[in-house]
Amino acid sequence: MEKYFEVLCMCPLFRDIAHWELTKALRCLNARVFSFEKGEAVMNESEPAKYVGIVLTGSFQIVRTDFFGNRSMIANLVPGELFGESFACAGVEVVPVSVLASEAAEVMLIDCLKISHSCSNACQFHQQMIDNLLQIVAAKNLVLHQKIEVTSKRTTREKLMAYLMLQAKQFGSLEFEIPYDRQELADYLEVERSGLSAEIGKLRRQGVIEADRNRFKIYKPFDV
Amino acid sequence: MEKYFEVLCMCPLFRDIAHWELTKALRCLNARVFSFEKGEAVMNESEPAKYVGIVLTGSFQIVRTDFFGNRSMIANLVPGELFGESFACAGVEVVPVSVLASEAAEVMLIDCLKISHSCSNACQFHQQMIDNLLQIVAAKNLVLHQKIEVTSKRTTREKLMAYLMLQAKQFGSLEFEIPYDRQELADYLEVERSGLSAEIGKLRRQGVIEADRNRFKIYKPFDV
DNA sequence: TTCCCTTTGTTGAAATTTCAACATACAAAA
DNA sequence: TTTTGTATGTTGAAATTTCAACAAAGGGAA
Repeated sequence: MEKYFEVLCMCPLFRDIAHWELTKALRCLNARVFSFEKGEAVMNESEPAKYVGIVLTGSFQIVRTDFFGNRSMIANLVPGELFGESFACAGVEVVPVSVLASEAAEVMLIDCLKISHSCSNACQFHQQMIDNLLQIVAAKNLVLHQKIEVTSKRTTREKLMAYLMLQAKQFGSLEFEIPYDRQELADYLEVERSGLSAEIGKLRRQGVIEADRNRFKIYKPFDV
Repeated sequence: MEKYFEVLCMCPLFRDIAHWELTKALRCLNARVFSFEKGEAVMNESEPAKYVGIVLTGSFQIVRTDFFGNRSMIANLVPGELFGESFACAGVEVVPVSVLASEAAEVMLIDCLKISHSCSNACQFHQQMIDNLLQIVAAKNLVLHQKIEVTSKRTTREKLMAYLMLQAKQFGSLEFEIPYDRQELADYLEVERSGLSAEIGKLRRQGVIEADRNRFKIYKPFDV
């Protein structure tokens, strides 16, 4: 378990929890580590919402697939990030999304009830973790607001530019990589892949952006 | 302040806080009540995110307006519901939305920092409120997921039916009222009002739904 | 290198949405 | 009752997206 300490120390769930207490905490929480191959699911739609997952290595994608098989990309998760916590904390019976490994990856799963319920050992860290969880869940809210901001645009071009500008802002640079391939980006923007490719081509020819696979560069930020 | 006790007791923020403690809590939190006319804003985009609002009477709408004036409807709030808490808890500087009174309405505003920071009087309820906040913010997450589920559909017809089915499910009846007029519903679904009206007309003629102003009735739940 | 498979780009037709403009219905005020 | 203003419905043309099908490019494995 020790080899994951570096990630766990950076994980916002354990913020302000002393290093020496972390080992005890993980045992108390009955934290367990699982490995996944690319494409495998940690959670599937309609499974009970009991666990909080912490990405240790690799990356995962939160995806929602509707009745007709249409896929919607919600978010990409990198080491240190959590998933499942909102559903567990809201007390819903089943999760409405799937969490898929986008490459070989590892997660730590914790029973969410163990976080909020103080254990018989009277561990001190529970309260701190609840405070942390509140911040994390609130931050997740912002991520969803952001997706809504992007997808509320009416054209593929506007959606794409809105997304790229946000990425540029977050990276602090007009040149950056995104965690999605074309199909995944289309699923995030809620548009057709072919239409997205066409639009990227047009923006490229117009000299607004440069795009090579998942690497983008914005030339004219305001030519939306 | 006493006249609002009934709403406040139902408000999830004060869940499991004794009735006798509520008065003390409100004073400790420096809670203040404000009134608004229809259309007035409690919060405006780009204002600091410090306050948690509790709807006391009337109703409010959470709205986001982009650079070009396109309006996006996020949610409708009725008495007992909160707003602003996610932004305050996530520690963002400014709120990314506006909160507008959709009729004459009253809110109670609380400085969010006062909730998490125990006061010098060593009030007992702070911890309970943080637990409550966590559940509330997590539930907000579900509301956003729901909006994403609806708006991720590709056609106006599918979006509308997805929304109506969700409403029917929440009401526990195929006949119900929605809190939006046509323009507001279009802003929620992220479609054009005229196209929405046209689609409602078509569904009506096809005998799938009945619609009179904001009153809907679904006849054939699965003819999407 | 060649082969194979996946990803990305392209294209044209069909379907859908947006946009602008106007008609109608409804409700409040005069 | 009439007037007035707002909400809703309708319509056709222009713009955009979807869909299906295929082409081109890239990356690994043999």
